[in-house]
Amino acid sequence: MVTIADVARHAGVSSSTVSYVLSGKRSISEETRRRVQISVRELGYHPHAGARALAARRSHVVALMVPLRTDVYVPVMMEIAISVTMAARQHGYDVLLITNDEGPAGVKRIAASGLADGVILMDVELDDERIPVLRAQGTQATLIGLAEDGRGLSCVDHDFAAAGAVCADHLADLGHREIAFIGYGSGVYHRHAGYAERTLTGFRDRAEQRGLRFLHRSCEGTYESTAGTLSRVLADRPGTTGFVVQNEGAIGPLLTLLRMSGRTVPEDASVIALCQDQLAEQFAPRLTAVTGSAQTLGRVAVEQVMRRLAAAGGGDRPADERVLLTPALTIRDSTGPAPRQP
Amino acid sequence: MVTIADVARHAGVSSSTVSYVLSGKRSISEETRRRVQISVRELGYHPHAGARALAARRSHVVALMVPLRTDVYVPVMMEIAISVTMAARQHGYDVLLITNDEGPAGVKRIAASGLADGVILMDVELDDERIPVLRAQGTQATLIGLAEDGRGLSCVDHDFAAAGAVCADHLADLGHREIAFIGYGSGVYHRHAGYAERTLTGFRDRAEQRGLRFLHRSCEGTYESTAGTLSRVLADRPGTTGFVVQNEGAIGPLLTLLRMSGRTVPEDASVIALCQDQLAEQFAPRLTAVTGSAQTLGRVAVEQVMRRLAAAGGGDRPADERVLLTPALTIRDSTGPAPRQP
DNA sequence: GGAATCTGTTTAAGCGCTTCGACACTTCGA
DNA sequence: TCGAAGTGTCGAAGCGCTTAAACAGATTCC
Repeated sequence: MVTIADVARHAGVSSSTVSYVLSGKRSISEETRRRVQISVRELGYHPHAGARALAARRSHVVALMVPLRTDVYVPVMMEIAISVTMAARQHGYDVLLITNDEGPAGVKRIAASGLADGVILMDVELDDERIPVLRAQGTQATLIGLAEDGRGLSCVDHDFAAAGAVCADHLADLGHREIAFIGYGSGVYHRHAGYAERTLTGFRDRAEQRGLRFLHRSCEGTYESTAGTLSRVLADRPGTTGFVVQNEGAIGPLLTLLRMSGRTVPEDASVIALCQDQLAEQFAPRLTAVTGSAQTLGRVAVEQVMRRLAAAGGGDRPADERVLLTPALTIRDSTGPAPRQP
Repeated sequence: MVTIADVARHAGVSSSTVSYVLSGKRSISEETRRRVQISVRELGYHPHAGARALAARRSHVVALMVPLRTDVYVPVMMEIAISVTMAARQHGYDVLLITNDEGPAGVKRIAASGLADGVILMDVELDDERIPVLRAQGTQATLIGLAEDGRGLSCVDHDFAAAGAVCADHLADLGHREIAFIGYGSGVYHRHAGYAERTLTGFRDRAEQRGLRFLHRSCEGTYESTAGTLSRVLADRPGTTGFVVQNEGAIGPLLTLLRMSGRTVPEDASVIALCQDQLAEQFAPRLTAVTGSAQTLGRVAVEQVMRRLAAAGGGDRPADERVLLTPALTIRDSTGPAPRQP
């Protein structure tokens, strides 16, 4: 193993000088800096992470706590995890993966052991048990999602309410008057998952404002479930011409079922999805969709933690940021003007 | 912060005694052990990870290098990542997430800095640049996938060849004689992704053995691409009655297109998918599928690294394991006897 | 009965790094 | 010309832990 002492010897300086060259915390002459940098490169030196964490009381690691659930669209979680990792690297940080099943004890373990300097929490519940632990430990944290009491934390999320509202607006603008909102399975609503409730609320408020009649139906995302949901919708409200789909699993079945029921998209029925663009592009017709960027979400979360860490390191009280990312509407081929009344 | 010295003082012993109680590396009287354990609990002590790594030359972290690509089915990656994390925890290890874009330099960084004791590599290419780095650093590693030269490493993967063969067998058993294999996009084959090639080879060999006529077509997984692929297949081989689908994105479109072409599944055409059970259950009809367990894959990878680490720690040369997990065929409603010749 | 052995505990030496304070030297202002 | 201020480097302490070696006391054996 190559140590800082090896580099110092090779460059003919003391090890503290090497440390200062690497950290930039003291001015170093151009010539010394260069010599040290050459030695670092030639010897392939990487500082020992543990030693650094011990001496500097900073591990340069952030923990990312991911949910085990699979009722949320999993690729999005992965995309967030990857963008968090890449963004963290840009700040010289690495990412430790923790699963949600460790719960508050896991958060405590990571914070108390100094394994991570900061924590990013996904799948946050409104009244999450991990938050008090974080506060007690004085660990810098960012939530992806919103919590009831966000004091001492930053958070970032998609503006799901705005996403719901955009769906209502788009369909209203096209002249649709009766809309069905195909949501997630009922379990998701029962545990008060923020994203599901906020989307629905945003949609509902705007729909009422725009004078739309609408129906919300939960749906598990299988073919059978979607078939059941659709037939109930059409029985209850035969005049329905607009569909908002939040459950990704229901999209394919819904398109198939509409076709089978003799409805052409978008001539007879318009479908707008709340999903990633990549997915929206896969269907025929390509779907009009409202999308938030998972990448941005991850990046912003990292930046928030980094700002908190910088403030705390500089002796300041970190600011509690609260960011909602505005989703984008991409109009494709699955929405069109409402059909004339038959 | 609570240190080992605090615990020692609280329990009225020396700090080395605390250390030995925690590690179990020396015999300790029952009474002392209990006192120490109580103190640990009361003070909420967690050893400082950096200090431990520094002194013991073990970080108790494994790095997991994940691909950025999204042409592979992403939920599977996430499932592997989660099962790796949970399995590692059972061994007292944490998981550091590294993205593939860091390449060989990333592996070197992690190994040289002592951030991780072992590495698990996903999305391994046959002749992967990271492998020599791993060997040079003497880092214990496991591949998820197979490499050309696996000396000094363990590896684990699904037995894709067997999966391909099972598909051929199942369709042959049902009396199908003309089969189409709908693969991944051509990019996947061009970069010689092991899973794609091995599945195809396994299928091809068994198909020839069983006297099947077959066609392999690559497919991007969008509706358009699937439509193009299917129409070419039906033009070239109108007698095709069996379909093997590897690209998850193509499944939905394929089912829709078959229905639109007047073919009923499974009466007129049988479809067998290479995908997760969860996905297979979502379609109508529910799909016969050949599935490997992503969870097992992650767990085995962790166990392999742990065995290597234990051997290396005990001064032995770790054994290079090479495990292929046998996939399972689940027969559902999308395959049936070949139709009588028209 | 005293040496040899075993058991349970402590002492102390690091592990590789950061960082404070000291130091040597240069530059500047009065 | 001298003291003050600034610049670049070094020495050494110490971060919290592990572990080899030493040690004290109880047991065993010849």
